[in-house]
Amino acid sequence: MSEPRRHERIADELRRAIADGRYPVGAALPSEAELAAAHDASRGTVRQAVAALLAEGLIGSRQGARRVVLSTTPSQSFTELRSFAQWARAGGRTAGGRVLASSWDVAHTDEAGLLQVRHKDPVLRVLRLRTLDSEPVLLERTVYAEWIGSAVEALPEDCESVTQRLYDDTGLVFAHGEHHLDAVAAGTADADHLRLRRGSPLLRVRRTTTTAEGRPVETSDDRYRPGSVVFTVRNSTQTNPLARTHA
Amino acid sequence: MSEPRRHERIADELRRAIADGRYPVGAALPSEAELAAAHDASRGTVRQAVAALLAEGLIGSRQGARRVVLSTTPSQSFTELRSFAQWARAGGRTAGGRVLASSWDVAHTDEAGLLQVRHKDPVLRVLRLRTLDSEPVLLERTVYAEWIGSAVEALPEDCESVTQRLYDDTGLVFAHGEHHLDAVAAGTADADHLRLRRGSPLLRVRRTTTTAEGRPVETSDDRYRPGSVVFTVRNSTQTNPLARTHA
DNA sequence: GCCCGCCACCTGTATGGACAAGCTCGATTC
DNA sequence: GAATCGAGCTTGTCCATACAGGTGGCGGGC
Repeated sequence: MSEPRRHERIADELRRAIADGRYPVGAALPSEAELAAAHDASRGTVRQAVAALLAEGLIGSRQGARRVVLSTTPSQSFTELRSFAQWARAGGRTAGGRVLASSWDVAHTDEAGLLQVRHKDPVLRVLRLRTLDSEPVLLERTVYAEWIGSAVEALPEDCESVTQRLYDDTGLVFAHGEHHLDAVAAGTADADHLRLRRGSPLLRVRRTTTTAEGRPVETSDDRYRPGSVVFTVRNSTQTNPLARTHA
Repeated sequence: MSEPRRHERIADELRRAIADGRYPVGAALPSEAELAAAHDASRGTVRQAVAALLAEGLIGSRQGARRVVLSTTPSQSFTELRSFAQWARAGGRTAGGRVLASSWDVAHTDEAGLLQVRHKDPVLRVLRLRTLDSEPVLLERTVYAEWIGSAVEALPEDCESVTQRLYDDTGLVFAHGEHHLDAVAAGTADADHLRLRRGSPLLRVRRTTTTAEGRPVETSDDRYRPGSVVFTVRNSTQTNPLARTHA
């Protein structure tokens, strides 16, 4: 089961070596020439491989100096991030979920902009509670665009992985996402479903997900019960995916 | 004042075109061949340019299809993210800051790990309040490693940009960062300095910053007053800088 | 009118070569 | 002993080329 793509093979090999501790934090990686010789590849292919680790924030790179290991904790794939169920499974936990409410409505002004539809176009609103090992940790208020809404509505109420089911049923893949993170106080509904007091701090993640072609699929307001989940971002002068914006 | 590096010139040109609305969300970018001809560059150089926009999450790319614009809002440089003062200035606001407390202490177990020093090695603890247009928005509890601590201690109490001063004084550059985001309730001190009630929700960002060589400089617990600041991350199946982890 | 297959176009992967720019470290010098 | 210089190594940039693999649209066949 060898990888077909050479640069991915090299990248995987390096990722494994870093995770295994063969290159601890602060250690220097082999030079491009050495890696090229070891894998019988050209320098360009090796550069493509290390560029992937660079984007993940695992290593740092400066002209003239060997690449340095910055972190040994692996990062997640987008799929794992997008799918609550897949993420839970990867961590050895069991995810649950239940639809609390679901109804068609018209798009609000801001939602219309996020979903790239006209104001007052029909949208499907779904309120979903997610559990981790039977404990409620996340309340999702998701708004789906009309063209995918009917497929979402057809899903069973206790569907574990919406992502997976939508892919199986319609071939839809979530390819891109934009996430806005801040903190809010729990409202009455939040407190009720997440089993905490009104006014308790919640981590709010407002996100919009689109297909590979850039077509918006859903926009969601996710509220995480504190203490159960932490979001992590690695960045550097070379690649910076994180931005701080005025509210 | 033309850019020396070709691929950066091309990337900047595309970024501007996207920001200006010449390529709205959903629009297709010119093909690599067209861009190469327009800029009199090779295809490899063009690919290097679009790879940058891909990492920023501005565009999406699939084999066989033209690249598509996903977002038109520009992302920030790492420097702007790291420096509260520079970020505020870029947004047309004025940043203030005041050191509330500063003292040498011994490293706690977890801090020793983050700063890559021995347990009970000396560290400098600084409590700093940051303001935006004279309003308190952020309380920083920063721990500096011994080797940089003395330089930090020498800074004036109301130093606007610590990042800038440290660079001017010692040539130190913050090159990499790891950020963990979650929500917590305001403690007594938090509530006092940020002028809100105890128990109010705060966005907590625990971060560790290192030099270009990977040497940890500081680790910090930053608490943002809600409503003033939002963190944004863009990601995709191609590049995913964001990770969700168990607390 | 609808479906399907073909084909031009476009991006992904990989190679090989050349030069520029920056870092490290040892040797030389003061 | 400390500062300086330089050679060699390493990464950054750029080019030209070749082929594989996926997309999308056009046109022919049913």
